[in-house]
Amino acid sequence: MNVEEIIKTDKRLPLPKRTMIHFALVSNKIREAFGIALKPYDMSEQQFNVLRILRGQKGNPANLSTINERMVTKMSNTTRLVDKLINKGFVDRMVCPTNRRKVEITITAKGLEILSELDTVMEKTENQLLKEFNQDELKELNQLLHKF
Amino acid sequence: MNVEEIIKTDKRLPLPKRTMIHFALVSNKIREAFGIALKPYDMSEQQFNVLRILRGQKGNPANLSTINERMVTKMSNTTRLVDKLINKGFVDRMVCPTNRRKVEITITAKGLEILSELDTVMEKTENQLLKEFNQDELKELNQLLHKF
DNA sequence: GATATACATTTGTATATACAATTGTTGTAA
DNA sequence: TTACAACAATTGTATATACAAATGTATATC
Repeated sequence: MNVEEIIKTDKRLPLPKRTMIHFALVSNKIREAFGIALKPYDMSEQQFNVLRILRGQKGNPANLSTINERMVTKMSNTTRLVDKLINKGFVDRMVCPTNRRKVEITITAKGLEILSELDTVMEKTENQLLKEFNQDELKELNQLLHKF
Repeated sequence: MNVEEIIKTDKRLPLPKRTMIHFALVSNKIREAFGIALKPYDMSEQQFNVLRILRGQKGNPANLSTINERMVTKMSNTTRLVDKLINKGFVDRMVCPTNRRKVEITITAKGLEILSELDTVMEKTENQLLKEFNQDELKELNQLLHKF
């Protein structure tokens, strides 16, 4: 991925600006790759993220606030995101009987099933994106990301 | 920025997955910071990007394809993006006299003016985001990003 | 026990973006 | 010259997301 080539500029970019642009380009590339991987399943990255969170609950139901606080990319509207997963039968929602302010959201068997398929697909995409990196470079990258 | 803390997980994430999540989190942070910086000017990152591209033309008009191919984040609809800039008086659009399929888009004096303000704001944001990095680390980061 | 406050979720609305279809224009080959 | 393919821009439409307001419920305070 060469910055100057992609944005068709011949200028020398100052290093901080170059870093920001570089970052945005890589970020777009990653999002695009995951988007394409998920598309055949009619699933967005956000929806996938919610399913993973619910599986991580290991049977315990989650409420919307919990889901939201664990999401990688926080959405302002988790209700509608969950709605879509319910429509597809991947998730169940129950109003909590003791506290009706809360809802209990759980992943269904069908949800777990699709998720295990998606895991494979996503991991493949991940490996493809990271194929030029060795273990040490990944560590180094994580250390640098930590500085943000 | 600590990954596990932010997404409230206590699991040990495998390094490639951790890298992807880390990346997404940083990317969100950056977008948010630029978004906030631009908000008082009622300007999106995309609109800002278009203005910068037009200034880079140094007086020469650009058409939509050119703008699109130089944008950091490609949009499927540059027409409407430019429309908004026209409404604000930052940009002019003229149908090209020699080839009526094309339009010529130029930045106005008012556009250049706001852009120079924005430059300051954006650079400040950039520096804030990168304040923990020294020159060598930035180079290192760029080298790693190059591997994507 | 009535009232106020905080909280969790839902709903409404505006804007952004992706994708597909359409319009208008040019260049080219029969 | 006409018919057609290629192209640039625009328009239409569906979906995604951000932000604000509304709804319903529980808890605290008097």
